[in-house]
Amino acid sequence: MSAAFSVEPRAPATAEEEAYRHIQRALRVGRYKSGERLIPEDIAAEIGMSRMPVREAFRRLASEGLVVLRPNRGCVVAGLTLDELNETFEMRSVLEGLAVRLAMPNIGEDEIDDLERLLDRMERAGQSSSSDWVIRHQEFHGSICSLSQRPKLIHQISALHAVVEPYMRIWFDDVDKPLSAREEHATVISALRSGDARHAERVMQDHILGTAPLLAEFVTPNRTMNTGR
Amino acid sequence: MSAAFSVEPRAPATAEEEAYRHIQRALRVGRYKSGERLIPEDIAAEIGMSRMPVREAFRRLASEGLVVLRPNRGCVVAGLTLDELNETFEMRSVLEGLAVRLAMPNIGEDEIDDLERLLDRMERAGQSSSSDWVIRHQEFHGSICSLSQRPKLIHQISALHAVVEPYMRIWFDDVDKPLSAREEHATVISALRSGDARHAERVMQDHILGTAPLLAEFVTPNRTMNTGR
DNA sequence: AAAAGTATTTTTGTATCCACTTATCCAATC
DNA sequence: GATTGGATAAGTGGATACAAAAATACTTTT
Repeated sequence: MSAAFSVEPRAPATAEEEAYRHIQRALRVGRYKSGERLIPEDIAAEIGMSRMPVREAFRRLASEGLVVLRPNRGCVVAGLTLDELNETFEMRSVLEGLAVRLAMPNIGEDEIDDLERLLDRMERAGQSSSSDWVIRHQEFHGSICSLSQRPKLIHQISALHAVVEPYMRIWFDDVDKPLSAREEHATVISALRSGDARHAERVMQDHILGTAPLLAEFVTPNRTMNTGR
Repeated sequence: MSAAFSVEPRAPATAEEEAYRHIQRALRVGRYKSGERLIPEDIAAEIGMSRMPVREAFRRLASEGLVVLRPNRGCVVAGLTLDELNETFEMRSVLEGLAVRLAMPNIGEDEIDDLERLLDRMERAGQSSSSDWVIRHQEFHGSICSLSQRPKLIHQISALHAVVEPYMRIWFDDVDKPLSAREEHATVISALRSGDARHAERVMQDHILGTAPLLAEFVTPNRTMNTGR
């Protein structure tokens, strides 16, 4: 498999970086639940550092929308209202659509093969845990995005994905149907095969917008605890 | 004029917030130039606080792409390579296109009138300083975006705008032609008048993508000092 | 017994301090 | 004269200390 898409597994250069990754991972596997308060001192003790780098990590996570920070009131894990969930998918749809369109010139047989392998891997992961499935799912989407060769775009999309990941996990746990998911993503691949960039863009947009309603039921209706409490 | 679009002028609740705004404003008016190193101690002294809140403000600015932070090497004002400039406009084009599409249902005669007033204001500001023009220009675009009623989308677009503002300022200073700019934006307004959301989306996309080449000459070619030095 | 006010504890925000990394400058060497 | 090496200065990252704010528990009052 070509190493087009890889997340750098470098060791953290600073404590802040370590704290950032630690919390990010914890959020990813669902260790912290939406609305939960994150106490800097506890996390610092967990990793073996002082509160300070953790605070700074909070800031970064906050501007990515993963946590909410209010003055003198600490840090809580962000939750999405229904409106915010939809908004996130709207943004992802146009950004990933763009990514697909720009990626098209860089997509050949090899890349399609890679994606099909990722699709298999995603399905296999779905057998074991929803957490694994979601991670593979992100890998699939991320792999397409990375073919666009647009670092900022890739980063932005991945940040948006991270925000909705918890809900995808819950959804996957609840309805456990990798079936429809596989077909959906196969559609995307065949759109890539067509070679028509605008067509593929539209298919990706539709695919993403189609996902939002599925998660709607797992989100707090509206105007509640989106900022924590 | 309807107060659909307003930047909250609240007093900063924390020192970090104050530092953030201070630096953001300084970047906006071009007080710090691209590639320049920001020394936390100096800025802290300027505002009358310690380095710590300034450091935290750096993190926020970094994740918005306004500065670059490297371990043990401090904070430098971000500059864009040509690729990054184009990428930023690509992202803005689809996001602002989305904003326009979603805003359409909320646009009536009153809103159009407001926008025309803003267009006038923008032109008048163009007479005095490029800095004022750029700010009014952002106000115009921001006003349209805010009609979409999508907070996260609005914030994201405004962050992308902030990154290219310095180059728009330089461009405006160099070629000083509010003429073409006015026509361009009038086109956007008439697209809004059409009531066709998809059409308006496309017009906005084209308007934004058309801007990128104008700024290309003011950007460091490629692969140079995008991270500082 | 409920409500309001008060005291206590917890937690946050900021300043200061120390260790370590990076940059600068100067001299010695080729 | 240019280059390398090393001393010195400057700056960064992180920990601790302290003050202010918020949350909590506890009275007191009605």
